[in-house]
Amino acid sequence: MKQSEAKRGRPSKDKNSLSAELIVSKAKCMMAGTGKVPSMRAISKELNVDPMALYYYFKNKNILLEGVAKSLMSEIYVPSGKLDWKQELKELSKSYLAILQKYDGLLKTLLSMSSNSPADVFVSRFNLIVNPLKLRSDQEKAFLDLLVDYLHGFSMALACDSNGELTPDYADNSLDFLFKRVQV
Amino acid sequence: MKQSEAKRGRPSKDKNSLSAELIVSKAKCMMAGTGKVPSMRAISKELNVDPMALYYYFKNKNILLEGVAKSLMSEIYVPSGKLDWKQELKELSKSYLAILQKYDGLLKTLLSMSSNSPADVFVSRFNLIVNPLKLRSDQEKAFLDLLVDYLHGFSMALACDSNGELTPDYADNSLDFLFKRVQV
DNA sequence: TTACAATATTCTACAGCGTAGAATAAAGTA
DNA sequence: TACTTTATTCTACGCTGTAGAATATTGTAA
Repeated sequence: MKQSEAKRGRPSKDKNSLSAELIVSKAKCMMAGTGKVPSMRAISKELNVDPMALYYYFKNKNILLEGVAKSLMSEIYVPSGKLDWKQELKELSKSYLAILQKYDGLLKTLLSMSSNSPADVFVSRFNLIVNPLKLRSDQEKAFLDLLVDYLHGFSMALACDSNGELTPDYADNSLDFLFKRVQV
Repeated sequence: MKQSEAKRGRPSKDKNSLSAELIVSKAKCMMAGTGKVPSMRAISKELNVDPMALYYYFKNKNILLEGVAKSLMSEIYVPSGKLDWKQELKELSKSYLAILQKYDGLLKTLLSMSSNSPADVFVSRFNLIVNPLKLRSDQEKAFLDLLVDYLHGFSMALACDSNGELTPDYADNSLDFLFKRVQV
């Protein structure tokens, strides 16, 4: 019943056929619920396709996950320009945290990716918000690193908290503590 | 050649026999080089023992890794009490970072553990150092969380940096930035 | 139209993983 | 001496990522 009921070879033309986008979107959707990275077999099953079909579109699983990571960029907060810099930065941080929580398993992928990652998008938005503060560039860098790595660490804590006691709002205190002290 | 050359059943009494400590120490030693968590099979092979032998001492792999984590506590910096609090805290942070780098794969285990983890040790040493500052307790908490999660995030970045460009010293700027701003 | 190449898929298989469950043999105890 | 406990090995299962080959359809050049 499992095999030899699907035809081998190139499928006859079909508008609703497989594609990199479809695979990525299915993988995203599967992660969104659990936060866990699904297996190639699990993804392929959801798509009613042989596991190896995915490898036509992605060299390996890691590349597929990078595809997922790239497609998350649009979910990151866009500064409105109307709020106080602290509020803007908090929105940005919280939205980044929400993404990291939703797709927890992607953090390593994110950090290992060469470019175009959500992390990069976060950085450029950070610069936009923080630019008016006229910080010395080395201080801006230190601030950014502190914030980004804090958020990554916090999201790991979120992911590892099995009791479900921790929520993204727990970051508020530390973020306030930090933001209050940035300017001299 | 592989199997059926080792005797089954309880081994004849031997001083150099297996033990939880021996397993943990071998696992630690294997991690120290690569930072990666070895497989149960790999550990057992190094110990010239059947993989399932490990399960006599540890319910599962996770418990074994918790054992490794617990045994790392002694490697964490003990405040000398002679240095400036900023220097003490930096020593503590750097030593914690060094451990996290050495045993990168343990971060998840650490965060998931219920207690007695190196994280706890870090916290109590932190309190010791920071107590004289007489911070409001909510601020102390915010500071601690910020620092710990930053260090966790930074250590992930270290672990994911395949180019080897990143070193623990990169944390200095952000740590200085933070420490300088703690007091009001 | 007829080959042939390119494309897109399935199938088979492998080596690795954690580990459940049973078999086994030595040590300790009654 | 018989029985129980302890410490080990063996076998096996279901999972993982994925290499390599077979296969069938589509697109293209003769």
